[in-house]
Amino acid sequence: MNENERQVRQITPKSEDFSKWYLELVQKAELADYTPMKGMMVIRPHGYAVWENIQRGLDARIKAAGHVNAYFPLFIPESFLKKEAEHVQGFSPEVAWVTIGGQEDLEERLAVRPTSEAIIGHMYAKWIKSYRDLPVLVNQWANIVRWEKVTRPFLRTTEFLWQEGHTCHETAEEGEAETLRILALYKEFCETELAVPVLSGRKSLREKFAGAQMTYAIEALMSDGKALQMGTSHDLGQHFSKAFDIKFEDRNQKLQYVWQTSWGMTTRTVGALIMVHGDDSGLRFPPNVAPTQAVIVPIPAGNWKETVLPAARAAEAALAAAGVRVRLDAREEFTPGWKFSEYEMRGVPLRIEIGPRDVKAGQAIVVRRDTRAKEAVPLPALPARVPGLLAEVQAELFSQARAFLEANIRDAADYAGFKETLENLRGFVRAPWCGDEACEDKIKTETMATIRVIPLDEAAAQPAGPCVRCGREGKAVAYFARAY
RNA sequence: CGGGACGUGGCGCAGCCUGGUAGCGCACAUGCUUGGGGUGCAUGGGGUCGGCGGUUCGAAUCCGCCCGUCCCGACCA
Repeated sequence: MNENERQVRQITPKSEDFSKWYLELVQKAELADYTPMKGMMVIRPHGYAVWENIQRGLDARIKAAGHVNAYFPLFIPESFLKKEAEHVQGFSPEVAWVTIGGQEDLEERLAVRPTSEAIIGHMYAKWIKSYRDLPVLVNQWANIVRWEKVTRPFLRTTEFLWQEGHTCHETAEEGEAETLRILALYKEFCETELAVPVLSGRKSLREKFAGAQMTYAIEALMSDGKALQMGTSHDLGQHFSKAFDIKFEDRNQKLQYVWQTSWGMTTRTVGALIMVHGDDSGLRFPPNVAPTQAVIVPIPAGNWKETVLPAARAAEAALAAAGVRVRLDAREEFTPGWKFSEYEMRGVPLRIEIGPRDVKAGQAIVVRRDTRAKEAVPLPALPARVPGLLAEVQAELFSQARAFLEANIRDAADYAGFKETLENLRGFVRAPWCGDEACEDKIKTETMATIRVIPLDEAAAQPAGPCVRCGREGKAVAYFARAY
């Protein structure tokens, strides 16, 4: 195969150039495309279908946990954004502003929301009067704009889609419990639906959300060894309620500020799916969020339109009735071999081949995308067998990703080993930390690694020795990694 | 935002150094053929060379500015 053929027919191998592989895959699998505006991408139908499936699974969980959806404005008056000092300081470098409406200059410029705490805080102050109004458990699905300097499809774009939850509670304890409940929800969602295992814990103060009292996060490991934040949950304490004057009369008839949380997951998770599960042949979508779960490829030979095609149509109908997202590709302009490669690249979990030989034998050949294992399944048994196979693929992808994560969590014996591991092996390095931000900064400068999470579990967070950087007393165990 | 590279039909590239108005492979269209791992053959359509300006009789080619993309950093979901 010459260079030209290679470039047309397949993507750059993952092991050869991970970054190039990722970017090519995003385009060739038609997940997203660039636009004339810097850093702004189109999420194409195939990519958006994944996001819709993510939304469906996440939205169901958020609602099951008692939340309701609402929608707040795209614009936020500058004065609102400025009310919480740390918040505005953290976000101002990346806010886009509207200064003109129609022909007229605005008296006050409007921020295109980089996050919605400010506008939502303002409205909550209006709505909340009594402890009887609490808790407020609201979520919104929205688009966000952050004027990033460096962008990459799905992982960092100027505009992105997310859900942001904003809750208010009577007590600090309730607020903290909500923050942790969402953190656990995110972890369960990622692992169950995305088949992406995550580490969860709290962030260091350096890494926390601008305006939060404490930030918690889940972190996944991409197959190039870099970490990616999959979701965050913030305990806002009373920072915003004091800034926006969100007060309620408590059970003792005293005025108090509410305790708040906010939390979000974004379209970045689509990027994680690509980077965690993809291989040299392309995407490998977990069945639970795959736009198409099974594709039927008829083998056109002889009088296939009278034999194979009806069998394929019947299989399609039976699988659809069984709740499988199935597609029959009976196009004649592409050969079976071409379709095999195409659907592998696009990440379809199962391929179902039906040819003249199969029709005679009353069966179909089912091929798994994850293992490429082939299995002959009697045609009438497809609706029963395919869901089971999809579940197996889902489980296998998670199992592979978890094995990779576990194999790439290492303990550092000393600082030399710490640097060595981050430089050559990547992954997470678990090490005792003194808790000093100066130490954290030095580590970042020297190794490009940041603290991704500090485990919440008491035992897991117990440092085994002195700080890996300064040798002073270890106050916590932290997971360090280079991150996206 | 710093350091580096790149921008030529949809994709991947050649041409640029040594100016003379574009070429290859794939994709696309039509026909036949083939079909269980990107079938084979034939015919055909499509670009004015990222944008703007300059030098020149003449610019894809030389010069300047701008825009965009990628890589390595700083910042961030």
